[in-house]
Amino acid sequence: MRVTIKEVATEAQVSIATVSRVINDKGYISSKTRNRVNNAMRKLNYKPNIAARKLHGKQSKTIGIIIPTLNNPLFSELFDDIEKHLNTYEYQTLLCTTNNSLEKEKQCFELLKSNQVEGIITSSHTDFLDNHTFDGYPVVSFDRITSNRIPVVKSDNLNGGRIIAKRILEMNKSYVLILSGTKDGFYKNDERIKGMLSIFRASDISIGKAAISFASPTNRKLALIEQILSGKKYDAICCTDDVTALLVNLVCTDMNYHPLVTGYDGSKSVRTLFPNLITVKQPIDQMAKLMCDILIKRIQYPYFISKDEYSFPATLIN
Amino acid sequence: MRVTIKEVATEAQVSIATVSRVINDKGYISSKTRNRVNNAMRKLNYKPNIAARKLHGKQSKTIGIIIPTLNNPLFSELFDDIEKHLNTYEYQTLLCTTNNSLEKEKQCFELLKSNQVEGIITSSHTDFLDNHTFDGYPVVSFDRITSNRIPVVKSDNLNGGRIIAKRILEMNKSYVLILSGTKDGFYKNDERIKGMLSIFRASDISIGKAAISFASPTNRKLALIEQILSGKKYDAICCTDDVTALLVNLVCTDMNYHPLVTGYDGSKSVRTLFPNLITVKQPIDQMAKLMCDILIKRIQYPYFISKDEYSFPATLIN
DNA sequence: CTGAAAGCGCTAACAC
DNA sequence: GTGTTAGCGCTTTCAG
Repeated sequence: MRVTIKEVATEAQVSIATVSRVINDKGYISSKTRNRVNNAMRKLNYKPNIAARKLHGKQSKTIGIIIPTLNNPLFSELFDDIEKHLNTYEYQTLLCTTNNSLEKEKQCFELLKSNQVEGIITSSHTDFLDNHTFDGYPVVSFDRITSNRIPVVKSDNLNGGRIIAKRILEMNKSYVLILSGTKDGFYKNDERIKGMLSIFRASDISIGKAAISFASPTNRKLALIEQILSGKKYDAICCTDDVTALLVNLVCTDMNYHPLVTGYDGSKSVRTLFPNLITVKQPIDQMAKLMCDILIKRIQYPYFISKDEYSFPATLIN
Repeated sequence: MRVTIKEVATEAQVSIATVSRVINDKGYISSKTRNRVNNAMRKLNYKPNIAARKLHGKQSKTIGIIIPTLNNPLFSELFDDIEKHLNTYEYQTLLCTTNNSLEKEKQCFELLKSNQVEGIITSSHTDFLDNHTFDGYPVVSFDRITSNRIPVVKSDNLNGGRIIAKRILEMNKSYVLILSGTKDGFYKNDERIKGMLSIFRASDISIGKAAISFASPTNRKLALIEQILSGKKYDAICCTDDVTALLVNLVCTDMNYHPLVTGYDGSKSVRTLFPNLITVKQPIDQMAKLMCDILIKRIQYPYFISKDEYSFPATLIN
């Protein structure tokens, strides 16, 4: 068995309450005892049992993270940034992936609650989060619309769409396909698409639309894309995310068909590995930081009222 | 507060012990009471408090995962596969990233222990894991050498290196650079390099060697690579991992310099996004599955003795 | 400033 | 078959 607070107390010749106090830096303790306890902890290599701490319902010092998948650089970077930032608050992280299934998402939520997280950062729908399910947990959402007063940290998708569309016009394209990386028409994609349309409609470009399902395995996606592109009639294809854009590029190369393909998200690894991709960058690191800050603030000051929405600028790459 | 076992007991008109029994499916219970309890749980939407369960030291039903970074498709896929597979055992996962720092790795280990994980899957060094630190926890390691009887699941790096080298010879290259993606010369890279050398040395090819540090930020890596390649004297560059190979390709393109560049790892996303990359594939999914199976077996049967090493074949891509 | 003791939600003897 | 009860390791009143 691991060393417990009791043994530390014995070693330091104090009560467990005192040990607890120095661990949590609460209440007044003479610096003598504090030192004695610290030495004992070091000597015995004591590590608090987080489960026991969680049992009190407070101070679990862990935040739950819900993301669709790590196999998308947007989300793996997001997670990375979130984790790094939470660590500076001495919070740890419990990760759940949903693969965009509503079912799994509910399970994630339950799992996180079962694990007594103090708050949740979600980049999934959360639409279903009625006040019952969500039980007063502090929650912040990444880039998704949510109903009931869950703050959303997003970037300006409407403008992002406009930026891309303008870029397309600059390049004198005349038949563009808007390809959504998700069939279910999430808010964020809608906004991006709305932005694109607002520009395209004011020009004399013709527009096609299509969507592929986010959760499909890659092979399936490639097949779908090939089918969609089989007519080869577009001279530009605007995707609502980078991964879709990269897959489209693959298929096009195979077909020896070379339209202009644009992406969206602009994660670091996509930008370095595909430096020529025209895309829109969301400031992932800043968004991650803000989400953490809001959440921690909300946890520490339960009456802290956040804004409903925080929006970051979206910037054109290439 | 969330609903507890007590309230379920009251609702079902039984004792908490009975409720606990039906939750854990232990001991004999009449099917009547079982039903009553199940109904009560459903009605109240009861979810067990995992922290409380962990407090008993057993059945935390969580496994700790230590990986260097998620910003490498090898590891994000590995994690994904591990998580999926552990879920089938009804285990959850606690993820720690080390960015290959030994310091952070030790912290991860402590963190996981603090969280009462039942076992650990690590893809980091683990060399430092003396029997003290590691405290009898079941541990299995991904592709790294470990000292003391921690089973290692790896793929045949020696042969992988040979395969790549043979491929290079087939293409009549005559001056190759072996570029290690890590400066510290981990075992696995050594083996890969050893394999390459065993083939190259038997031919009349000239060989250069270089290494860049795994933990560097991408920009730094690019700069290092540029420096290494500034002589432009190689007609083939064999990297010990795919990410390094991709970065090399980027730099080469910039320099308008076109040697053959090979990678190693062959994760799914690299294979789909860079279908022409010559690389060696490790069967990540199978390795993940095996690691989970070994670990769970070891947890369930403490006297289960695993082999010291499980090796999977490495296969050439392209 | 420090200690005693109650209790967090749950499991596991041990009774009946 | 089911209930009683003693903890698991820790935090937190409440006394002193």
